[in-house]
Amino acid sequence: MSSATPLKRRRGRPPKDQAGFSQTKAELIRSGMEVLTEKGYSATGIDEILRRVGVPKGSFYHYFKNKDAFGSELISNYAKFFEHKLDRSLGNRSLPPLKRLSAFMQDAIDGMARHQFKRGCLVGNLGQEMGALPESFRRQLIEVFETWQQRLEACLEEAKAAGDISSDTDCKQSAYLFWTGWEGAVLRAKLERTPNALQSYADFFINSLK
Amino acid sequence: MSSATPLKRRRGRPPKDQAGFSQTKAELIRSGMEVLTEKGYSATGIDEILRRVGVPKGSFYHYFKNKDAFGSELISNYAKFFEHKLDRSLGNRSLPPLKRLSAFMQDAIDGMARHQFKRGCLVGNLGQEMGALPESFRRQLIEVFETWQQRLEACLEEAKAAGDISSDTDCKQSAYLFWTGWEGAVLRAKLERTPNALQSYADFFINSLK
DNA sequence: GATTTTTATAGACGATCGGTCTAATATTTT
DNA sequence: AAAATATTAGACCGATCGTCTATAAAAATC
Repeated sequence: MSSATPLKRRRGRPPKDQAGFSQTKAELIRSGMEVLTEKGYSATGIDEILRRVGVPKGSFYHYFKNKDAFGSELISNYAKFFEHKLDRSLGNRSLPPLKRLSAFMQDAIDGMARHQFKRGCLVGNLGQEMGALPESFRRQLIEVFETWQQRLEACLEEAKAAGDISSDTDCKQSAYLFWTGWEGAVLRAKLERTPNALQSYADFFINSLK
Repeated sequence: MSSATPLKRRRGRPPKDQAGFSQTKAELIRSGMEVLTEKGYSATGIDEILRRVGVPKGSFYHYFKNKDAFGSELISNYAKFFEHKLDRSLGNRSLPPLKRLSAFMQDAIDGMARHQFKRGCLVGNLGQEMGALPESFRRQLIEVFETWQQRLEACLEEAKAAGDISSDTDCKQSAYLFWTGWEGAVLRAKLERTPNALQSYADFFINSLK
């Protein structure tokens, strides 16, 4: 909970110490991420995002052209964050490939648990909402999936090379399937507010590789 | 497309032929189903649902207490519709169990294709939106999943009895996993506007049973 | 068959909220 | 000190939700 900061904001041009970095913008992005992963895009008003961090509307429209542009930045931000996470986990050479995947999933489960399974995946949320979203989001979201898929594909190739999974596994296809099903599991975990779907899917997928 | 019906509606008490059945109410539900499977709950306004079928607001609030009650009825309606569909397909004794499942999936793929993959699954859509929905929807949605799961579980048990799948398969667990992953595939098909995710998942799941 | 009751349509209305835009303010730059 | 720039402040407009009253037409009642 990072609610209502009653902090009085200084108006006017800020001191020139922090080059290019804006505290306020960062707060808006974090706040937006929290709300959107929980409620999605359409159901979330800008006011709510602002209220949480005590930022007035003017600031929002200073940093972002409009809600759509904000959403787009959130996706980029989320993608970058996740990419690093995947590089660290799935690319962690100190663990055998499949263990890395299991560790990633367990990590995600713990993460969702920390928020009582109320927050889902931004990409999944927006994907489902596509019908009501600006068309430009589509390519962006598809590309995020592709990036994730590549990371996993590489990891699975390592597993194959190590003989941990069948040599005739189509790693690309498996990686594609993984993320497809994973999003389903996240959705259901959110609905049921339990780790069950995630846990089951984790076991299932790992098993399907053998 | 069942857009703007300029049809002039008869006011007043309707003729007493149709016991309990209301044409208007049915139209509202169908219209709502179309829009909600495409855009979700929060992104959809009542006005849009009404405009599509040329029904004035007064009628809406005559048939439904409010938007939430309407949404709840939509879920029930969808659940009932789907239940019958599952009974027909998964319970079709003239086909071997696994073929029934494949047929069901192919049918769903065709269905989504007919709408250019713009419409998803109502349950999946609302599930993802839970964070912004009335809490009462949660139980309703969970129960729908359970119903679907039971239907599939029974079908898988038949497959097991027939020796089509391994005798140590946990059919309940498999059925749970199926729907979890399936929702993920529907989501992704909607995002990518192609049958690819559905097709891949169909093959994958069937294969995982053997 | 005239009156009352019931069922349904019609749409105006107010409150609220989301998104945009202009004004005000405080720093930097010149 | 003046001009330019970066940021905050919040007024404003339009849309949306849900209510409420008026109207209409059929059924029920007597």
